[in-house]
Amino acid sequence: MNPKSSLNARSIDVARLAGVSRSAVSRAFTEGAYVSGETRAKILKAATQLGYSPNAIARGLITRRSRMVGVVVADLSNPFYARVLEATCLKLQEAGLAPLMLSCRRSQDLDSLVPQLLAYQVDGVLIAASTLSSTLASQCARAGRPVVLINRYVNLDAVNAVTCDNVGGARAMADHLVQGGHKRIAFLAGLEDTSSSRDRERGFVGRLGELKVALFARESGNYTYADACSAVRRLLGRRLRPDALFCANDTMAIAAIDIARHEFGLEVPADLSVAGYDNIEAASWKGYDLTSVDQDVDRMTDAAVGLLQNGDKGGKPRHILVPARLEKRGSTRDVRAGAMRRA
Amino acid sequence: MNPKSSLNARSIDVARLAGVSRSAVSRAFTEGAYVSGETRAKILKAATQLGYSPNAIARGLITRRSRMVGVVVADLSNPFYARVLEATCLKLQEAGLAPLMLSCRRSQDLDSLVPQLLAYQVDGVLIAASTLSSTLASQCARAGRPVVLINRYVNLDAVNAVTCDNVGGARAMADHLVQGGHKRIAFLAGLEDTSSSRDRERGFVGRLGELKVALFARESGNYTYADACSAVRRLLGRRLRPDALFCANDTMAIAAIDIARHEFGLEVPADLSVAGYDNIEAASWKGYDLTSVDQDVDRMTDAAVGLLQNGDKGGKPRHILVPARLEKRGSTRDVRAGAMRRA
DNA sequence: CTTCTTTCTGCACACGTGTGCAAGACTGCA
DNA sequence: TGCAGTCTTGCACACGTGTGCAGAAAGAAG
Repeated sequence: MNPKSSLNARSIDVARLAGVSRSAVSRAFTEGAYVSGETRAKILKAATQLGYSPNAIARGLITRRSRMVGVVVADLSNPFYARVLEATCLKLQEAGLAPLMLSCRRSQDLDSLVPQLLAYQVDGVLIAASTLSSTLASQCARAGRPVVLINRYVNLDAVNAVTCDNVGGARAMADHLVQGGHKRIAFLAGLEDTSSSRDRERGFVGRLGELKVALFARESGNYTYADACSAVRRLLGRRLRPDALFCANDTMAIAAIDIARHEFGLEVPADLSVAGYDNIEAASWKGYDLTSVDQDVDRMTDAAVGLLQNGDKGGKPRHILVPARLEKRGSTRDVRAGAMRRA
Repeated sequence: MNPKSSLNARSIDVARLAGVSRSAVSRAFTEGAYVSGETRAKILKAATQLGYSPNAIARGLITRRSRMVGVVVADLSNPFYARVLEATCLKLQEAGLAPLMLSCRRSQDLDSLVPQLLAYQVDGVLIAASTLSSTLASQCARAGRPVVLINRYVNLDAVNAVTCDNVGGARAMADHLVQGGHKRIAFLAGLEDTSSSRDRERGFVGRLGELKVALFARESGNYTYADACSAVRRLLGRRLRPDALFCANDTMAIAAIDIARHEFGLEVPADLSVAGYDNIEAASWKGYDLTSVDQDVDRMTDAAVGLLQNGDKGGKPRHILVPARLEKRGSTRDVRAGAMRRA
């Protein structure tokens, strides 16, 4: 056996075996190029015989399109982001794009890590994590690489964004809780500097105002279980407790239920209704049966990949809003139960 | 402004601006190459001025090392794998390697997707999901790319593996449950064709045998919440119920607790002790307080990245076993409670 | 001054591929 | 046969970089 064949075969090897030129091999692997069916067959046969597949690195160098997409993600311990990442990668692969992943601990890291990503000549960047600085965005824009934010947005030119309709979802939740007959409604915010938490709070409090209900209390839990536990202890330690609590994500809502039950001996939802946001898998577990706002991850990631390819063709940056859906479960009293309790 | 400068700067641009040759620029960005401090300073200044960073694609083409690593992952809805992925990526990045991600739905997909990964000339492949076929392994080996499996192993040459000491962890759990005074101990298996589930079962049943305790019952839950629910219904629907249940992962253990409490009205651990494996975050939630076997994700991913770099230098394939640690919590009766109950 | 060593720099080639261009082969029509 | 059009193929260049090689410059030793 030729020693060369033990390593990766090159197009020249295939060409020699098939008795054609190297260009013919290249064209046989290119959609819509001029190759006769006969030579194409010869070439493909030789290629499989040698285990040849075109070197994507060299191809990327000459075409100036790497067919790789940078995917920036943080906090995979949040199941929602894990789901987003998985769906995103599957859709990129189906579109013939390879996800080059970048995991970052804090948003600060982003500015130092994204240049490293651009060095790999990615065709675009998908950010499913934190926000990004304006210098970074302009850097990507100058390099002609579209940027798409998922679940966050930022007021910058040349930055696309896909978010759930956080305002609408939170408004629906306000309706649901007020209809349930709750009088002392509290809100538990996520990370204060994220658009998602701010939009959810704005939609929730805004709709409460329209319904002539004042927000009873507010705390912040930084989207984490541990911080949410502390915040909920403060909320439930008051002399007059809230009777409903809307949390900016499900992880915090689950923390709230745990603290309410095990540290304050409360029944959910009889003594306290609890609701969350994201509709993660744990929300449907029988132990919590959590009312939540469902984010349509499929539509969001579809839109994100679409924007990426659109931006690749020079389209203008857009912000796509995906509708939210209220998933009512057993952790909140609904209309009838509320009426019964009042009776 | 030069139109060229609006796109990515090349080394030749930096060279011209600094008044040196292109080779000097290349050497200024290479560790340990002959460049005088003076010219290096000139070059770096010109580089920052143009926003230059070396094109990793072109560099990979000439050095024949892409500095990218394929990372194959499946089932990110399992928080354990999400944690593994996050830790792996962070460590690869620290080592100057870029993770090229490949998400696959079933193990069958792997054979068709990994060649696509090899086309990108990855320096190695990390598989944190399913197993891989022997043809695939030999394909990687022939291309000189080290392969490391995480949390699974397979008896093939040229395939490295890092696993938790599943046998040891399961044995410790057997000791714990027997010491707790349990008499009717059941096991809930994961996916039947995975080495992790088989090793955990082997270790658990083996140690029970040494302690002269027969396994009371066995079911399979495919590592998922839904399938575990069905399996646990069968287990608890018997006339004589188990008094302890060891599940091959935490997700199934959580399902078991939910079913026991909400469908059978049982108390955990008074009526039924439940334990899991993985020690995911939800295991520490107050609602479950689940006894589990902790897999040291840090050490496992450290070892995996180490093996990858070792294999890159031509070292022989190895199988590394990372010790497991029993994390006792409130979902299992311990020695004293067991003694009390017997009294 | 000569000779040797050390440090530095530029030339030129190589990596594996896509594609414009021109020339050849073939077909259909007059 | 002559001509125009369509299809097919090979040549040669380009993408942006790393690095062996040889030569230059500078200093040290004789």
